[in-house]
Amino acid sequence: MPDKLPRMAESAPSSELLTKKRRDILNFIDHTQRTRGYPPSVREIGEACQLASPASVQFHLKVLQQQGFLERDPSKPRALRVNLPRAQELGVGAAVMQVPMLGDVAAGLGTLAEQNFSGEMVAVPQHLGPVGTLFALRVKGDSMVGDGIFERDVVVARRQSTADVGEIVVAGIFDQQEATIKRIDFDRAHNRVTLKPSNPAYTPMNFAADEVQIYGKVVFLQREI
Amino acid sequence: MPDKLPRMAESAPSSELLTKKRRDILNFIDHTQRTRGYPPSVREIGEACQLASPASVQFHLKVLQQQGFLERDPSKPRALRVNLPRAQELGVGAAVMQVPMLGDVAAGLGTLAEQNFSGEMVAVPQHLGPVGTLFALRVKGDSMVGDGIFERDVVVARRQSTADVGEIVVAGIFDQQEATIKRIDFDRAHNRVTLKPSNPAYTPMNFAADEVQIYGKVVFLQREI
DNA sequence: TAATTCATCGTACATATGTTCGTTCGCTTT
DNA sequence: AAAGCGAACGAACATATGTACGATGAATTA
Repeated sequence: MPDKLPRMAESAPSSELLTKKRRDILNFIDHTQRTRGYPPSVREIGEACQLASPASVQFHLKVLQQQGFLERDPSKPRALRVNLPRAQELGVGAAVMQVPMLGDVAAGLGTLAEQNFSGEMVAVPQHLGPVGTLFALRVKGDSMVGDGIFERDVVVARRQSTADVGEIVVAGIFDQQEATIKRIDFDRAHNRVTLKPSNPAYTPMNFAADEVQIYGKVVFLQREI
Repeated sequence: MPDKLPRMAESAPSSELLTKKRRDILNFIDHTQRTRGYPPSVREIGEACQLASPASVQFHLKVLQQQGFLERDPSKPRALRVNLPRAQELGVGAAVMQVPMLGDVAAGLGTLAEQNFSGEMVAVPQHLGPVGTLFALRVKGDSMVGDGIFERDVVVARRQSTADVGEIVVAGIFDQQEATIKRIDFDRAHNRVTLKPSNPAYTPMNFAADEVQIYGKVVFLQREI
């Protein structure tokens, strides 16, 4: 004989759009979905939110659905989806791929080969190039602030060993154990290469062509603010 | 009489840990989970991955589970969870979520509400915040170059109506039909707000506090170069 | 006081779903 | 050729789940 608990119809009038109980339910669905990977069943919601009958949960779910907080497919169990936003249902767009984070640039990263791969991956739009030709680096220093490339930014480069004048490249300098990001300029007549910072506080560096190894061209940047 | 298709046991030996079929299944589960909000049923997997019998799917799920790519609760329908860390080692799945691109900032975007949603989505790291609280904007103008925010950059903001001094925010100005990205400063004594460009060519703008509406705080930026 | 609404209960029912079983068909190994 | 194995099939079954129905009590309104 299940003891009928008093209904305690929210002594706090809760004149809001969302009653406490319904807020609880929404939160529980969202939390479950997030932590466990799949949404709760009606009965699980009941248990978590102190509702002994599936019908009670059903009642609230229906309201939440009409209010647009929830979407569901009646024919499928656990087919719940919280609609806190209202935008992202059309999961279309922006195909993404993962590129390896090879480490810091302008810190000793040797040959910039896969050896430096830490396991960290960075998600970037697929149209940047074929997977496998791209890699990510974390920026150290402020030599490129003029191009909006700041310390700690993540840049993504496409692997290539040549570049055009004026492009931003990841380059290694002969027998230095590090690579840098700079704008590149050529003096083909004299077979020399200039790597130009975009921060006026730094001076361009000039090298013999065979002293500079181009690793790739910077094609993408992202920053957490 | 259902035509038994030839089993075509992967003419490519697929000496890998993950056969093509099982990779498909993992990807489908992950994708469904991501776009639809809840995992597929065994039969839905079968339909999507060309397996006519639920038993066939069951067979693969069991293997995936033993390999550690998948976790499930046998007693519950749709209780599937992809083990992302494990799966991502093999390039399946992504720690990425999609946020809606609401349009240009510093071009007429009215209330910055979902009305402006074009359907375009931007992929960003999941740890930026709960899905639904984030939105993306494309930058117009050069008023924030000092902070490395350039024309055509995509910024991602977290929806919030308050901010701390010095933070970069998306703000709307009273009765102007547009929003801007600026650093914010308060003069609480006089109840005024200053929106500061980071380009020295522009001058800060000062408003009464109730003339400025904060839409969100900029938390992420990406740029194609 | 009567009527209405909100929130809850328990029960019953249809079904979507997961699982098990036995079988078959290629391929590889013995 | 026989045996073993991976991968698929269909059918049958147990049940977890969603839903509908009717009833009840508290609070609010008429």
